[in-house]
Amino acid sequence: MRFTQTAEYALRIAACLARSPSGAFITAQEISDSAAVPKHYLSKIMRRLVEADVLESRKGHGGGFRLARGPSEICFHDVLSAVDYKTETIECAFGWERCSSTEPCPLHPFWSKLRGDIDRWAVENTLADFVT
Amino acid sequence: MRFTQTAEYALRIAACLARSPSGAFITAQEISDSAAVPKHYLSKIMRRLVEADVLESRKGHGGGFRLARGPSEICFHDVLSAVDYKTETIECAFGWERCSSTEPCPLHPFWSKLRGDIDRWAVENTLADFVT
DNA sequence: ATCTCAATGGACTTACCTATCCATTGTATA
DNA sequence: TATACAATGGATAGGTAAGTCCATTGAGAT
Repeated sequence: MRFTQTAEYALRIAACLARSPSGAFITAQEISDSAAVPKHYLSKIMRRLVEADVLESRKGHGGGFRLARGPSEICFHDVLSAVDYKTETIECAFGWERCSSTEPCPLHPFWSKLRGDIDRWAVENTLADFVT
Repeated sequence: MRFTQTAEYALRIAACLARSPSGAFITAQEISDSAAVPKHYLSKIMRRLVEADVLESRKGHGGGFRLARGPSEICFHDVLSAVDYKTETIECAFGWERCSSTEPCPLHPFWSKLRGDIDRWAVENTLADFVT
């Protein structure tokens, strides 16, 4: 059970920007350095975060990236779903076509419990929690 | 956040065997059919589960696989750690060399909380829970 | 003994995630 | 307008997980 490398990077990036001066644009180079994300791969992740409206970017001199909203408005789930769509897809862990709470596979109750814990964690924590 | 495909297969396999008649040997073919795991890949997973003492095997006519212990003696963590050693390694999600509760990275408290939830889930649930 | 069944395990292929490179586009400053 | 700076995005390579194939080994049945 783990995050993809990309998802982990995305959380690092979000943490870095949440801890940067509010409103300031931070360059990809700076983020790469402080979050220990490979520079050229970082640009791929930034694109997805921008497209998901988690970050906004500005090109050219003085440009860079910053949070698209206030840190308390961005939860971990927003960040993770921007890069790892698989947090969204609900598929049966047992491989069943039809699997629901009324017609559950053997793994269903365990799986639901765990997903609930993880989803709750991702929704309840926001980037504002990094600042304190 | 997700299991590897292999880890998911391993849980399916464990569930199938836990629900089979106690002590009976089940062939790889039967497990492959009922757990929807590709047959030739399944053999790889079975090996690891046998080596980890989660299952035991018997070759030849009438052979197959069965649980190595009573289902209540095997928790999900036993199954998962047999195939996905990464549930064991504790590495900093922020990429720090030194990261601990006394010298925590920005992600540390969030990460610890989530890992705690997951570990508790994996340890508290056993294969006996499939039978009921 | 021989035959058949079934796990074992090595070699190999495929697919996808991760990472790199670089030419292009856009923006601020002088 | 020219220049330097920085994101954009396509093309490509590397690496690990996933999946396949098959010859070998071991065990029961006749």
